[in-house]
Amino acid sequence: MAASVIAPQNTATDDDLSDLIGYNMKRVYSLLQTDLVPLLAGFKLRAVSFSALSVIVNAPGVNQTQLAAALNIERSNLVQIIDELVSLNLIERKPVKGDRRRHALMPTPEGITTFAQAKQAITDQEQAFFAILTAEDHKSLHRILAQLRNRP
Amino acid sequence: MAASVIAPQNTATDDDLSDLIGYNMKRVYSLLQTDLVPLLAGFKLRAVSFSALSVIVNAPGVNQTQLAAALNIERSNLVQIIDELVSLNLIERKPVKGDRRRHALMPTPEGITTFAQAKQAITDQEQAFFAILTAEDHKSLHRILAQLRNRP
DNA sequence: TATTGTTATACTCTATAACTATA
DNA sequence: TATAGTTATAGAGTATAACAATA
Repeated sequence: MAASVIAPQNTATDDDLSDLIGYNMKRVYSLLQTDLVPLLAGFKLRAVSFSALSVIVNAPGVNQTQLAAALNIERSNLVQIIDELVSLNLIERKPVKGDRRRHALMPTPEGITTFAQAKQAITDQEQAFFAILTAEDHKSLHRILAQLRNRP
Repeated sequence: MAASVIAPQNTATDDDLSDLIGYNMKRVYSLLQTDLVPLLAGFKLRAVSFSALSVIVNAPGVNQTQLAAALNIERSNLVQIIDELVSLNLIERKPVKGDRRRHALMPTPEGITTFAQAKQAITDQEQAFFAILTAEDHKSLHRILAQLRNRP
């Protein structure tokens, strides 16, 4: 059959993909990222460095292997993230008693306050983002995602 | 103050980050991707090429600018995706009547059946993934994500 | 031998600018 | 002048392998 000439299509949507939860989640996550990236940039942080700072503030003395496991990222990729946080004076690498291979990652006072401020800012931004939901749907979304993320 | 030696921390979690819906969503989406990528690889597809195929099957004759807008991706990045689908014989670039700049993207018969099979496989996989939820929570998650993704 | 942190590297995804051909 | 498709390229993000120091 020879190549035919086609009349132009004037509508195109991704409606069929909306049947898939994963696709909807991708699009929503992308919207969230669009807000989050400039917010964290105001603290000179990226999403991944904010996450690392969170773990370090909540578990002072954690080492890089533990941190990589908690965040589900590669140890090798963590090196640069830790370097960033150190150069921002938000954390320090300290020697560990009894094992000279490890670094104990300790938040600085500035790291503790910066983390608190950034987390509050993200929380406020999420409140605004999810304000189109009913209070019940907002809570349900949080609960359901937490349940899925902690699946056995 | 001199650098002190720190006792090792034996626990480290991301519990504090679980307060944030965005972080939970990232982790859940990552789990979904882990399942999706090998599934689509069985069809020689990536997530983005599957998405493009979906729009083309549902709007035959769509051009690349329309498709990029529907998927929220750059036209420039779409070129390779279209090339992939063409080389898999799932779609064709056809001339458009009245505008020689545009390509009408048409699914082949193989493209139509491959899309149907891939979509069914993803749907089945999502059913399994979300089976730990109650039927009501499963529906709520879908509805809430669709609502957020279509926000004004 | 195994573990910790590190380096180097490659691969994917995405964003931007500039080009061509057509309108 | 503007639009559609394309090319080239650069920047993230991420994954893998291999290494030195230490256990």
